[in-house]
Amino acid sequence: MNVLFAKFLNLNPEKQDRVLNAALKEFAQKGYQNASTNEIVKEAEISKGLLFHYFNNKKDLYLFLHDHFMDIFLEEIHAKVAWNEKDIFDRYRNIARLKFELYQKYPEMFNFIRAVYSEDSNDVRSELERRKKEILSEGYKDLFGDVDLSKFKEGIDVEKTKNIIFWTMEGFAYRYQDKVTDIQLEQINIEELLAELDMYSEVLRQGFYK
Amino acid sequence: MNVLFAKFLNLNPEKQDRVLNAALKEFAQKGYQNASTNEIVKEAEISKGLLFHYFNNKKDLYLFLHDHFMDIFLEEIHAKVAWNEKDIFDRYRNIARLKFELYQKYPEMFNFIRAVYSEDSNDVRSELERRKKEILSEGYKDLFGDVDLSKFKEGIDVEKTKNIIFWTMEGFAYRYQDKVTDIQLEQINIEELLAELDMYSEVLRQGFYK
DNA sequence: GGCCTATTGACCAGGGTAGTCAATAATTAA
DNA sequence: TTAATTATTGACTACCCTGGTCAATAGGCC
Repeated sequence: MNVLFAKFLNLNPEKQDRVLNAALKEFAQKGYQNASTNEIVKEAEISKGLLFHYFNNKKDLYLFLHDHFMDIFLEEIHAKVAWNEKDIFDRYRNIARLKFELYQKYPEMFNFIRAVYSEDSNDVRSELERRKKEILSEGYKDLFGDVDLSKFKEGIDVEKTKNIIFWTMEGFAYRYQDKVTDIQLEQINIEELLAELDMYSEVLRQGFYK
Repeated sequence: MNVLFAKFLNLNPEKQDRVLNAALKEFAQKGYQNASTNEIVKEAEISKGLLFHYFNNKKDLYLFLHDHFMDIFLEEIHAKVAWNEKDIFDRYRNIARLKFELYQKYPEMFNFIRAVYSEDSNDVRSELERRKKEILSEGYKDLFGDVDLSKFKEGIDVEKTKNIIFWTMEGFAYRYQDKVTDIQLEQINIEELLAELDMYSEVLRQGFYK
């Protein structure tokens, strides 16, 4: 158990998530410098003192969030992506399901991660630099490195086709982000979304597969 | 001539652009509330008083930026998009060139426009609401409404295919944003980018056209 | 009861805020 | 040339919000 943040990690999960989501949202929207701890405690419905009791200071809170959610993301990827499946669309389907599930629990998580990657505050940049390297090289690197290329049409530009598929998946996920949290019928909703994603995969398959 | 902002609009263009780019950047990055007029004047290298001499107050400056760049964007679209050209890829090519050119002159313009659409400050939201409606319904509406659908393969899901093309164009533009301003050989650079975009169009044509 | 931890929120010094205004510089008019 | 007008400066203000502290309280456990 991470002894540094043990006090926080021992909280009941509901309260933990309230704090995490509040902090995620504030940092994602405003970046490190402009994020306000006052806003975080208001949104999380805890007192000012308690936040600093858990996390010591703003910087430690920010870096904890970074590490915590990188861990969660990588763990999910390793656990739920079927690595024996070499079809690029099935691979993406796994990732999409995983992202939608995480998005339901932590709606600002991916916005936070994106914000981290363009964070330019001197207070945290060097510290982030150190941590990012390990993570990138470790887990996310070749999500698609071992994909079955023999399924593509002969003569096609495979790299560009992979980019087109990537942008389609990103575009789809981005456009339907809100739908995931809006409706409460969570599980059903995800399946519907994946069914629509499958239709996009089908269009792409017909265009680019043999 | 817009009499309200005549003092600003009569400035020499170089100084005007310095101010515009500084304001665009600050508002795009931080949103209306957290944007700092102090930062804007520092970046624009003008005095504090002068900014308020031109624009009266922060709110007026923000709304001026909105109107000004919406105007620029719509004018460019009407002037430089070849409306007689019904091929969707040629249509996108026109738009891409136009966006790259604008991006060179006002690097934060599209980030600003995107930020406007998710602005939630009460100080400006209602005012924005009024203005956005006109603009959307007027100009950008059917950029692709009259595109030649007969070129697509029989039996293909045209709506989804159009989305795939859209996401590819967006994804490409986003990935190569930085390249446009980095290098100084502007004109050549744009042509190179468009040539690469053409290669993506070619992949998509081969996949989705008859 | 006593002990320990969880939790509160008033409080602080410091810094940033939008906006002002008297003073100066530059330009134009006569 | 001078006078009038306009462009430009930046020190200044009153106010608000900041990250962080700490003495006080509440609650749970022995």
